[in-house]
Amino acid sequence: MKKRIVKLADVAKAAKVSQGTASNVFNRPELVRPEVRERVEASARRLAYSGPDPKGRLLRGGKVNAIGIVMADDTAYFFRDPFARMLLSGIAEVCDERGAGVALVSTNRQKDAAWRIQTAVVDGFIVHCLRVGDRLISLARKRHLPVVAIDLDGGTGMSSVVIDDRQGAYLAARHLLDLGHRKIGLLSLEAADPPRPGFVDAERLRSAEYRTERERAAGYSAALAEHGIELDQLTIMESLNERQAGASHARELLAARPETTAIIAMSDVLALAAIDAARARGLRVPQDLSVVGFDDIPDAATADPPLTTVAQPIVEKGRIAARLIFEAGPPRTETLGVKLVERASTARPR
Amino acid sequence: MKKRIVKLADVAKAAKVSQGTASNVFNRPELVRPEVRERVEASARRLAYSGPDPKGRLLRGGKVNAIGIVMADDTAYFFRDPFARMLLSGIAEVCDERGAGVALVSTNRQKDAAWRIQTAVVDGFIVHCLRVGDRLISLARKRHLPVVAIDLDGGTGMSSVVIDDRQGAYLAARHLLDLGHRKIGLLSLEAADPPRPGFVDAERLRSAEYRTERERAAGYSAALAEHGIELDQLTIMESLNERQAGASHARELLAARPETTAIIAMSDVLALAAIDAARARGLRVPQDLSVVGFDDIPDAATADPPLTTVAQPIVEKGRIAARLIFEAGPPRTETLGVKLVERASTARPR
DNA sequence: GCCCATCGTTGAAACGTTTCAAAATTATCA
DNA sequence: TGATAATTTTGAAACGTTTCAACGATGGGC
Repeated sequence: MKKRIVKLADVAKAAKVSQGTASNVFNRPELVRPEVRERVEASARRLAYSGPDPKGRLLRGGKVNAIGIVMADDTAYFFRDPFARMLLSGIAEVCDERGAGVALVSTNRQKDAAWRIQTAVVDGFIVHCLRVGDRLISLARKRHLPVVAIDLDGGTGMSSVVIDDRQGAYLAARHLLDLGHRKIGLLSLEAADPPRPGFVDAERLRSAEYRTERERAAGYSAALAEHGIELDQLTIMESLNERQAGASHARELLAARPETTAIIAMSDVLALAAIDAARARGLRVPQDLSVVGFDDIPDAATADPPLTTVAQPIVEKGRIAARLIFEAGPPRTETLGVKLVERASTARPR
Repeated sequence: MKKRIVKLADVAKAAKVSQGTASNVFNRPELVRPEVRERVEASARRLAYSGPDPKGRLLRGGKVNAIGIVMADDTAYFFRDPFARMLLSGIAEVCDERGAGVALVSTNRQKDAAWRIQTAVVDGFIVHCLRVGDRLISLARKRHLPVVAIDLDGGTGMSSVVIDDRQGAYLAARHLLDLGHRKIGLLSLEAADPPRPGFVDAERLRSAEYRTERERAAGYSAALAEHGIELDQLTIMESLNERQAGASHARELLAARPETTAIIAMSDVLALAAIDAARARGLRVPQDLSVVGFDDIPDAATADPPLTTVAQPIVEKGRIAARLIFEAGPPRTETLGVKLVERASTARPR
């Protein structure tokens, strides 16, 4: 019992019209005489025709009408991580406007990452990831589709949207220094592949594989320099960007350097984790420990205490990335500004 | 300057092999002699071939390797709503296991909803939505692809996953009644299309278009009956499932019925909104007003006060829906259990 | 040196649609 | 009524791949 699939040609034959006319019935009904149209529709119903199969249309027509979002994590990360969610909201907004769909392309498993990108049925890619970004981008570019990188310099000939990471880092560090902090811990995102969670030296940051970390290293250094301090004098801890992992690393940092009076976290998730860790050690924030974050996710404002952080326009970043895909003009890099939002997680050291 | 796209045939010709062999180089390299393979790869590089185009492969082969998630909202809702996010996490988890992609199909704009579903390039659909669920489901089923409905009875011949809404509603109502509440307000989700935000009568709920509301009406009635009360004696307010909208409706309810001592909300989002509204009126929760929610989203536990609510296994629901798509066995309906989680938003009336 | 098995390669046939120039039909006007 | 214009319909050519039966070459065993 092989089940034959009903195709447009069958419907056309049954209605005694050419395939071209049958096609028009479904796509430009106004072009075909009502009488004929009804005959074709009747045949379609009788044969239980599923409607023109997108697979066929696709091959002929070209546009899929969907863009793929590539991240170096499992698909659930798209919904779990607050930063990713805001980014995606921005992207989704613009896609809705343009009537385009969104496909989530996860590449957590190195082995089939390439396959996933090569076979994704999309008209373009937005790539956001620290880890292995270069690899994913070059994979995506091989498809000869528009590609936009977020927070990554994609290389020549492609668009990207980034924030002024250097300035953001500078602001965060200067804020703590101005308050009088000198014993500062740095809770860093992953700086290169493979990740090296745990204590790392300043050099790893300065020559980081990823733009974000490199730029921020420069920003921190600039602020520190104004006070005659070297980046190497900070205690630097690299961590996965998850609350649990961050908290455990922050605990380790505080245990190793109990004299620390302030922590600079490279993301709000890590900053909140640092607050968790402080609390676990019986430290009050900000009286005993100041914490400054990065991103300004929604939770930052409602956290206890509300987080002082470097705000970046995450949703807008998503919107711009999506527009860059659709506009398909000459490649360009958009750099978005950041600003320090002072809330209650920082204070003068005691 | 028309730019010709390099296709497999071009590569084959350049390497002086048949197209079949060229295809094998990319898909089953082990079948072709290393020497030939290299020649083909060299040609591909020289011509800047993008690799086999998924569009072509798709038409020939069949499987897209992605499933579509249909909701009756804008795409950003997938990332904004906590319930949707958990559901999606569950779905995403299973898709990752199976190496399948996820496509988001939003159908907020009625006019192109049909088009979106008809042209989505996917192997199956998971449909979750209250509004116009039937219409979307029938559209999806026309594609002759596997379709799984969530929280909807999809009709004969298709799978669906639901929770025991009746029991959940019963538990919520009985909890408040047992505490001694009699003046109860009901903050309801939309019961039919078109939505009718504002005060509605019990009949709208009992004969609701959507399964969820119908079932819950039965559950509330059962609990109330045990105390000799009719559903009609509650004040019922229908609202959009968003925090802002809910808060304003809850305020209206409390203003119209200041004697209210408890609110049953049909979702945690609405319950949190009710707490906002109570606070705005200077009422303390739970001393002056008890609030019970539904869903047990993560925020419920950390809210102030922590929310008493009916917990449903949202992530698991997503997982099961996804498995039903992939397993493609005979259609069946999975019903998941619920349980009451007592926290601090409910107490005896004063 | 011949026959067989094995391994690589070929060529052509799908896959299901849309598009577009040209042909056929119908309407319009003098 | 005939010529012309407008509207519908047709037929065939893409679109870019994978698959598979069949064919050729190579090497082993006798």
